[in-house]
Amino acid sequence: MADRLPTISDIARAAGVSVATVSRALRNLPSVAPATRTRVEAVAAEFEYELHPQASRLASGRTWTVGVAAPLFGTWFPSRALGGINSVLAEAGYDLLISMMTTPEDRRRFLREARSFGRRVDGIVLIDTFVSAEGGSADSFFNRPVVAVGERLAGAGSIAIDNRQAARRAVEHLIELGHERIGLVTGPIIAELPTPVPEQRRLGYEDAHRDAGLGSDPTLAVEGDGLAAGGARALAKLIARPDPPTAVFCMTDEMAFGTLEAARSAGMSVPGDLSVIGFDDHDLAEALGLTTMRQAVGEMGVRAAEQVLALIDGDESPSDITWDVPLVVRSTTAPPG
Amino acid sequence: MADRLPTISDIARAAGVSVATVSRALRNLPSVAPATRTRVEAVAAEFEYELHPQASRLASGRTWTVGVAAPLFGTWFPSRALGGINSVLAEAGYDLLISMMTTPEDRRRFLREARSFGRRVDGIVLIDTFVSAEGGSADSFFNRPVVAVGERLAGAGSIAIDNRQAARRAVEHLIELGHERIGLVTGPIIAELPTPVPEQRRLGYEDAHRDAGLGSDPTLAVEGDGLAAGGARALAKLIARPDPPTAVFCMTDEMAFGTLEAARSAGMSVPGDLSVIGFDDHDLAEALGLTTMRQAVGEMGVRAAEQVLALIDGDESPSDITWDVPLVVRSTTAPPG
DNA sequence: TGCCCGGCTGTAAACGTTTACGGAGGATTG
DNA sequence: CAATCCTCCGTAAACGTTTACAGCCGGGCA
Repeated sequence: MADRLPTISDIARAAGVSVATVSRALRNLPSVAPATRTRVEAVAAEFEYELHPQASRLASGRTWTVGVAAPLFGTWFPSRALGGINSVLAEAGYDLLISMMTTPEDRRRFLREARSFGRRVDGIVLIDTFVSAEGGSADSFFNRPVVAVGERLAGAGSIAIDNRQAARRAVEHLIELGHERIGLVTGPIIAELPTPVPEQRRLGYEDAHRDAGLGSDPTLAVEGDGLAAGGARALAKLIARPDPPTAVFCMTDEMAFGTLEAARSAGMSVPGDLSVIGFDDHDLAEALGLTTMRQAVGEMGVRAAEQVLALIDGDESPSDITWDVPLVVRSTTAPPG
Repeated sequence: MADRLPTISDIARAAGVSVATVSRALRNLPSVAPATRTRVEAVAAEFEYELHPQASRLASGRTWTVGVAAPLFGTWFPSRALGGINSVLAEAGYDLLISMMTTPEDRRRFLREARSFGRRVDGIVLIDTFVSAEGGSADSFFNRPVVAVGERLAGAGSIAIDNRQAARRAVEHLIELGHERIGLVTGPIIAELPTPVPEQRRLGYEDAHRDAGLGSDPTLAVEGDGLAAGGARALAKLIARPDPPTAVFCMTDEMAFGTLEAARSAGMSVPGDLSVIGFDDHDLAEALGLTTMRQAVGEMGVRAAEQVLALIDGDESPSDITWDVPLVVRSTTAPPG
């Protein structure tokens, strides 16, 4: 006997019906008699029959797969988003195909092969991919429904935050506490990938100053590299000034972690000598007591996955969603000493 | 005109050859005349022809896909491993299908549907999945080549570290510095999933004490939850003792981060009043100056992917690899004050 | 009784590749 | 020159589903 896996015709033969009926019965289509359905199901169970995915996909044209593209899956943001996406897809019985872009070269390759990627999935979620800069609509790239998280994209749904507004709120918090000299630690949200995000957050920083009638000193803005080490270096520069700031807004939590560490090893107390606020609500922010702006990344992922499934089923059209970014006050901010 | 995508027969017709020849030419098989090959390639390029993946997979029986299963992709370890795996697979032209287990229920579902998962991939990488406890060999579960990272698994290749030996080395470092009362912060390496890892690391802790002729006081071992918050709580308990330890070994870096924070907010200086050593070399460990044991997760992922590809091609048999875990001394450990 | 309709099922043609097999024709060998 | 071999290519049968279409059968209705 062959230890070949059972096919649909094996089931059909054993159940005494045609393959068409087996196919219909097992997919719970109407127009199959209850008695027939139970018999087919019994035989299928006995044979431990399972659909051959590739055959089914070829015949039906559906892949039951959603593709997710993101830069640097090793980092916090995309990993968390992926978690949210996964939970929705698993529930809906979809497979999850990922394409990861770690280098600019990876990113070019992905865009070059976008159409090919589209052919193996029913829908696509793009995380912080910033393809809008490439011009053209999402459809023309992938030929599939697309939902972008982190940017607006023509022809696609999107889930994003208002970076400018959220940054303004962060700085307002410091101003409300009484700070007047506020450092800004800038940096890419994704290492080595230029995005419009830092500029938006910088504008929010300036908005808050202007609204409060404070002048903003451009030399208080220092470049970090987006990571903790950069945050530490940036703080070193700021406190070397004759007139160091009493508070610092870091564009990412990771940089804030470095800033905190650097402040402490320089003998400063936080928030006594220096207030620090971050942006993201990274996994470690709570344990380290970091005041920050919360990006509910997991939930954004969930919503993105739900939308892409709706787009696939064709019962929704692409929508742009702006996610709220609440201020989370912890123990790294206080009035100036 | 149909805006149907071109199929192989369109190419065949336009190039004046049979579909078989097109198929052979485009896959660079031998036994096609150079002139024919270039003509076919030219026509394919002109038509922007691309293989229909599902059709190809059905006919060939190869999916050109590797499946990766891991708990909690949002966390550091599996994300980094995935990065390494992805780089190898992208290079080799394989798709990456992921299955994520966030809850014990997810894990049961995955194991129940293991065979079905196996059918849609050519090979599988398991990250910290600990299926060995289920009994049975990897083959019998998935019916596909498997490489496990983080555990040994019958019938599969594996990439793992010697947790006991590495933990012993960590504690030896503290003992060499002169510490005699060393706290142990325990906890699962994956939240809520019981694994043999913590026990191994505990044994290493005890080994180091025994080798040094030190008695180990079991009350110096305090339960954390595997995360930063647990590390903070554990430290609070340790320093509340009449005879607090002068150094602490945390089973994970995340717990160590919490421990560091708790020590500082309790007014202790690190490493002046307390030495702390972690385990993992988490992304943030360097910036925070944490002394730790380095798990080169990305490289382990790379090796796992390489091995699974070799197993798929059948030109290697499963091997068990033990990865080295070097001590990385930074600034949280020093001789007792 | 004759007709129609609806529920159920089977037949067979897709879906777009890969590949076993065989054959034509030119080159090589004895 | 005949026999053999090799290179290249086409034919056609898979691969295992889904689905359009047609048909059968029994019941309701005029």
